[in-house]
Amino acid sequence: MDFKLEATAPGTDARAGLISTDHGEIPTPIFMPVGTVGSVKAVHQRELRDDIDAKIILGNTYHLYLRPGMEIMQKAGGLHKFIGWERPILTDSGGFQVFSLSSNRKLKEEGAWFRSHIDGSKHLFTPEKVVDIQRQIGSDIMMALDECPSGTADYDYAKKSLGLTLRWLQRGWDHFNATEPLYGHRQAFFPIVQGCVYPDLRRESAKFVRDLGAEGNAIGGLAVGEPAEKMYEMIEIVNEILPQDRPRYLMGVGTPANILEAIDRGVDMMDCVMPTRNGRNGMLFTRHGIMNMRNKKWADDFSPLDEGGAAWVDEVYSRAYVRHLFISNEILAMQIASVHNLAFYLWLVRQARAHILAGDFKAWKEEMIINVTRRL
RNA sequence: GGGCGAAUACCAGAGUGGCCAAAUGGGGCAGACUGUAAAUCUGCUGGUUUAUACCUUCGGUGGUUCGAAUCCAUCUUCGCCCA
Repeated sequence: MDFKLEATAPGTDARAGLISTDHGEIPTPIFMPVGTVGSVKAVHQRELRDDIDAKIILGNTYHLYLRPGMEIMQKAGGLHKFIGWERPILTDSGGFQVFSLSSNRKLKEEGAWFRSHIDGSKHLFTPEKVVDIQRQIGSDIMMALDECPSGTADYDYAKKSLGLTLRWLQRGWDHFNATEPLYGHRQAFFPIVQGCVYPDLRRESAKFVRDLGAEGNAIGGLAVGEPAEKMYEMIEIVNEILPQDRPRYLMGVGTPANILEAIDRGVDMMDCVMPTRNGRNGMLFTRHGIMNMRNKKWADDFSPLDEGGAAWVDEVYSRAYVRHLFISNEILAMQIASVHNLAFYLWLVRQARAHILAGDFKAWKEEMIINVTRRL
């Protein structure tokens, strides 16, 4: 993987760059749709490629390891071939599941013990094993195993947790360097900055991550219950330390406004389930604001879903029809909403990139944030 | 013409003397969702309201009772059966 920094917007830390992988190039800043189990829910690969123009998507180590399992994954020749996706893939390590499945796991120095949410069976995820699994998956970018504490964790817990994460990062990094890709294409390994909302822990963590010297670096443990302002503050602190010449990936973020603020602070890559999950639940993000498609106000609004929007579904389907589909619990509602939201998110980062290159990102961002946070 | 059964909130449907403004499901209205155990979850859904409060309500009317959606009489409507 290579990264070329192309421009920084005046008055901000916003950057435009280009990541190159063996599965293609990724202009940054970029938003990455989440496809946890090898599927961006409700979206065909063709829509993802041609309509949404996703440059890279996510998969998840924990989920793919449990099902279909690594035997099938290797027989398939890796995740790209298995799911029919030729562009880059990034896999999360299962670190987030340490957080989201906290009632089903136990943390030890050696790693994280999970009880499968599918059948209750026990599994141990170590920093090394998670690298091995991601070798078997064949993702272009693999993530280190970390502990992602809640945004409300107290200082003592955060400090202790960070200690464990740093030891895990070192082990994961060492194991990554001691192993080889299985399918003939290059793989990168991103360590993850933690430290909750505590500046000194974030700095310590960022320095440790910087000194590993990986091809890219991630910021984790944000948007997990802390106020958005705290998140922005932590991003600023961390990005002062993380190297300029490597991409920075803010994990799991976020709303359109979060994304613009993160880009403004020097973040290059982001992912979030929000466009797909909230889309399936009836929420549409647009350039003009947020629409809850179940609301009655759309019942007789026969205007296009989002006139002039980034997706073909925006012109073809009316608001009244999409509301009807949601109220009727039709699968098509979720498909339309997912395509729309993802197309909007990708449009948003393309616009951000264009304005960074044009030099007027700051003004554009301020105006766009007002627009995208409005409730329609 | 005779017999039997049924009528409950927007719909369906429990309840068969007090703990009933009335279960449950659907529908309706709104909210939540941030490295996906999520096509999920939460709240509200007779009125006035701060309310564990009061008022109105279970086909109509009239009774019995301290007290009725629940018991009795009668009427209306619907369904089924027999002629």
